[in-house]
Amino acid sequence: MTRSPIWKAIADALASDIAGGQYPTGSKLPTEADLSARFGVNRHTVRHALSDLAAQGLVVPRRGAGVFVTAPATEYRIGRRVRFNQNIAATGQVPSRHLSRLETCPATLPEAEGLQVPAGTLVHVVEGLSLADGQPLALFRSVLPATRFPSLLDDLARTPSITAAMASGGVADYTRASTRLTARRADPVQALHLRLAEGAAILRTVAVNVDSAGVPVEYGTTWFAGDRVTLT
Amino acid sequence: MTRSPIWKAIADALASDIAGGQYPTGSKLPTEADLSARFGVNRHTVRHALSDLAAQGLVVPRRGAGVFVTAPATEYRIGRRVRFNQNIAATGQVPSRHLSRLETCPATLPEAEGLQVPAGTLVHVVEGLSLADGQPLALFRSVLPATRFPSLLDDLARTPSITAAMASGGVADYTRASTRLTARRADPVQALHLRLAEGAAILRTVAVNVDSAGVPVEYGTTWFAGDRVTLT
DNA sequence: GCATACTATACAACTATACAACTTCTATCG
DNA sequence: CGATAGAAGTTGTATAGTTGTATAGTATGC
Repeated sequence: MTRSPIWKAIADALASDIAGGQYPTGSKLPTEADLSARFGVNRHTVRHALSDLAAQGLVVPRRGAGVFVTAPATEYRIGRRVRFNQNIAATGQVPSRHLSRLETCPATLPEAEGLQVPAGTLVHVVEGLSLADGQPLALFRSVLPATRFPSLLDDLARTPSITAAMASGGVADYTRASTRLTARRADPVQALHLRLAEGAAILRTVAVNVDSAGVPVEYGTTWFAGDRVTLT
Repeated sequence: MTRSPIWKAIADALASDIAGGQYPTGSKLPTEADLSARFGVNRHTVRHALSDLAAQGLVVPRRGAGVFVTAPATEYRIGRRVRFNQNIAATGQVPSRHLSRLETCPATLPEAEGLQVPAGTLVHVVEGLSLADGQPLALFRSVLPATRFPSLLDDLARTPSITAAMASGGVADYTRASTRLTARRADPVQALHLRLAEGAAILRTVAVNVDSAGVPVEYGTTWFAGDRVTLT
């Protein structure tokens, strides 16, 4: 009679280790091979325990890298405000950003249409990850005309705030001219960045921001992790 | 097994970037290190994706230099009256030429046969590279009888057009008398010049051009980058 | 017999790190 | 001014480690 299967006992032991601070948030657990040696069981039994912890949201495995302790999942409310940092800070969370792509290249057709420039015009492409309390919240992709913001990439290399970089480019204020909102399924790369399961639901917003004269200055797309945010 | 491996998703993303014109033909992709940061994966995973693109013929890597986008297939007509510049210009691309060898030396046996002159007759040997929109398209080697075109090398030193040089030598018009077409694999030197992967497919044409009286005036060999042209 | 829990083995996919080979740029020297 | 040497940057290759998945086998209890 297996009232308490071995894998469940192992999962409980690891969970209490995590709760006790033995494995802090963000740290890597011992490898499956190490754990199977420590508990004297087969690797698959350890994997069963780990997948249970992953289902609880306590850990996140990354193939080839290891199993990592996650921050406790909380929901973030995103409101009407246009500025991401203000939005998060207003809820008492610590916002941060990580830029993964800074390039200047010809605009694609939809980008050119959104910015109302000829196709193939040089634009800055900025991609990155927005986090709240270190937890990935959203992927973003921002496209801006290169001629209007000559030093944008340099500015962004110093501080990853698009608003600040646009301000130093002479656009002190901008407003959202249009927004489209659709639900999608995460592709493998997005899932990797947002630490979601492949195919998980994500919310995509496509927005065009204009300066005070009504001229488009930014074509932005944002993908939110669907189960971590509530848009209001 | 994951339905869509990460490397495949990355390859697709880059391929669509190339197709969308974000990375134009001949341009250099971001470095593998940059791409691995952008996609949040290890460099080897990016390399896997890039090697997939290279197998498709979309990009060509050059050690120490970068990964370059290759030209889309350009159509090349082969007929009795073939002029390289006209052919390329007809497709809307800008033709250019680069000569790498201008010499006068005794004819080899096949050359002498092709030109119907005694073996060892002095001939001009012209070798070089043909480009379309700056992208290497073909290597060529042209052999012409020296006695018939005394000033050919001087003319070519000024303008790299064989047709023009032959015209100033008194041959206003010429037509193709025979063509042989074979498929080869690029050797390292050819691959370097044509910016192909070593061993890539190469189309070799061997042609004999004759003047209006039917006398052979040029024995030409051309090696086309197999995946950049479609011969019709 | 049959389902459950665990074991055993193998391979695929991705990560991490290091170094070799090659290109490109730059500064220095003559 | 030109040539050379060196540094920095980029792709190529090798090795080892880690998680993901598939298949098959062995007890055990019902």
